Amino acid sequence: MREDASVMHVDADAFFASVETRHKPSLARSPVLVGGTGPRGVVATANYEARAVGCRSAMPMSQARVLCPAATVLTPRFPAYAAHSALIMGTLRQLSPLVQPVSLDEAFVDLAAGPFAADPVTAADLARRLIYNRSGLVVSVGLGRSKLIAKLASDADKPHGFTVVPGENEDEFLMPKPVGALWGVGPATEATLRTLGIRTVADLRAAGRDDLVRVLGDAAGWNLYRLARGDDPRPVVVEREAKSVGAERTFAQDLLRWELPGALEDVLARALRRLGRQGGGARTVTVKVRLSDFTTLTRSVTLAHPTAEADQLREAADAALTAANPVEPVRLLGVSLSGLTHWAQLRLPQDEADGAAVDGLMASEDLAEAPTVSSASPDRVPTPDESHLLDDAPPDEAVGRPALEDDADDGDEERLPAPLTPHTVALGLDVSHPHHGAGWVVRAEDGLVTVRFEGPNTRPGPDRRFDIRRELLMRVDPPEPCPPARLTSLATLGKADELTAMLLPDESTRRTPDGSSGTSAGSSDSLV
DNA sequence: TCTGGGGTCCTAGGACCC
DNA sequence: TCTGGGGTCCTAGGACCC
Repeated sequence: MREDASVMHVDADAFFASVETRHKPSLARSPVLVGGTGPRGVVATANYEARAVGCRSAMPMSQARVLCPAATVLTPRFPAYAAHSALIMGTLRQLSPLVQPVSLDEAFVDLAAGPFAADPVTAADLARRLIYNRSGLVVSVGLGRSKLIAKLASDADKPHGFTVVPGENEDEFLMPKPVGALWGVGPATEATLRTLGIRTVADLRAAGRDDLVRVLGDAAGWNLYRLARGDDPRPVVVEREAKSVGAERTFAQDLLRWELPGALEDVLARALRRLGRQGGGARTVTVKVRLSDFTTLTRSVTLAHPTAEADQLREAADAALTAANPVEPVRLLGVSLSGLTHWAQLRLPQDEADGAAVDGLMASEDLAEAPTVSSASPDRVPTPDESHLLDDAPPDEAVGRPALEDDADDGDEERLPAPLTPHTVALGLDVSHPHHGAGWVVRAEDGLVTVRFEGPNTRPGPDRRFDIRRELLMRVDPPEPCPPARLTSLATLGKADELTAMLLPDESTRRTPDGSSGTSAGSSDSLV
C-alpha cells in the first residue's frame, strides 16, 4: 500500500438536484425532489432542504411528497447531468490521467500518477475550487491511501466537505464507522452482521475470518476481513469494459398477459439501441419480470454465437418470456443483453453475400474508422452509465451494418429543438418561447403549460402560461455548464493559485456569461 | 408510503466432460 | 456394479452500488 494519502474521491453533492437549482434560480434554498413523477416514481435525488424533513434517494415519490409538500418535483434531465459530469471529469483529468468515474457524479483520482504527486492536498483543494468556478457545483472531496479511505473521507463532511486522512490516522478514522458505511455492506449484510453482534468496523476487526466467511460466503467474508483492517489494494483504473446492457420499465399500471409481447418489444428495442451503440453483439438474453406482488423472475437464453441481429435476439427474448410464464399481472419488464463481444455475427444482405468471403464474424472496429463517443469530446471517456446519454451519431454507418437501427425515438433521445406537445411535456423540461426566451416547465395540465423564464445566473424568473395546442413552445437542450455569477475569487485560492495559472493560462481571464471578469470577487451584482 | 433504472458481482446447483 | 473428483458452462436468484 502507498505511503501518501494520494487517492482522491470526488462526489458531487445532491448532484441532480444541484444541477436543477443551478439552472432554476427560483428554486435556490427551497426543497427539490428529482425523480419519477408517475404513480410509481421514486426519488433519485433530494436536495439538502428536502433531506432536512426526511426525504431520501430511492424513497417512493408519493412518500416524499407527503413528507415535504412544499417540494418542487422535477423529472430528471439526463443530458444536463451528463454535460456537468463531463465538465467535472474533464477537470479531474487535468490533475491526473488516472481518473475512474464511478457514476455521473463520482470519481476516484490517483493523484500520485499526475503532475501533483508531490502535493495531493493542494491538488484536491484545487479540484473542488475549479469545479465550482467552472460550473457552480459543490463537491465533497476525500483523500486517503486507498479507495476505501478516500470514499469514506469524501462522505465524512458533506456537503462541501474536504477531508484528508493520513495513514497514521486511518484506524482512528475507520474503527468507529458503522459497518454499513463500508462498500459492499448493504441492509442484508448489515442485518446478518448484527446477529453476530457486529455493528462497527472495530467489531468487525475483532471478528474471526472463518466466522465471516461462514456467514457471508467466501468473497464477502474475505473482503470485509480485509477492509476492516484498512487493507484495500484496489487500484484506480481508467476504463472497464461493459459486461451487459439492458433496459427495463415499470408500468404505471400492471400489465395483463396479452399486453406483454408489445411491452417486451418496446423494452427490447431500447436495449438493442444501447447494444447498437456499443457496436458489438451479445450472446445471452435475459428477461426480467416483476409481478404485482413484487416477486421477480428472470429467465435467460444463451445463443450458440454472439449476434447483433435484432431478429435473433428478439426470438431469444420471446422464448425467455415464455419460459418465465408470468400468471399474475406484471409491474415491470426488463431485457438485459450480456456475453457482449466486439464481434457480432453478421448476416449480410442477400445481394452482398454471394461469393463474399466476408461471411461470419467481423470485428465491429473494422467496419469503419468511425468516430466513437469519446472522440467527440476529446477530453473525456464516458462511463458505461452515461455513454448512452451523449452520443448523437451512431458509431458506424458503413459496410454490412447489422440490422440495428438507432431510430432514436425514446422520447428522451429526441432530436432537439422540437415542439413541446402534451405527450412530451414534463415538469422541469427546458423550453424556449420566441419572445420570452428560455425557461422551464413549472406546471402542465392538459394543454396548459406554465413556464418560468429563468436560467443560470439570471434573476428568478416570471411565470407565464401557454396553451400549447394554440401556441408554439419548443423543447430545447439544457443550458451548458457555466461559471456561477458569484465566483470564488482566484485570489482566495491561496496556494492553488499558482497551480491554476499553470494549468489554465486563460482561467484568470475567463469571463462570466454576463461579461464581467471572472477574477473580480463579488460579481454577484452582475445578475441580469 | 409502497417500493426506478442502470449496472456489477457472488453463490448454489445442475449438466456435462474427462 | 458402484463410485470419484475436478473443471467448465449455464441458470436463477439475490445483494449491492449510484
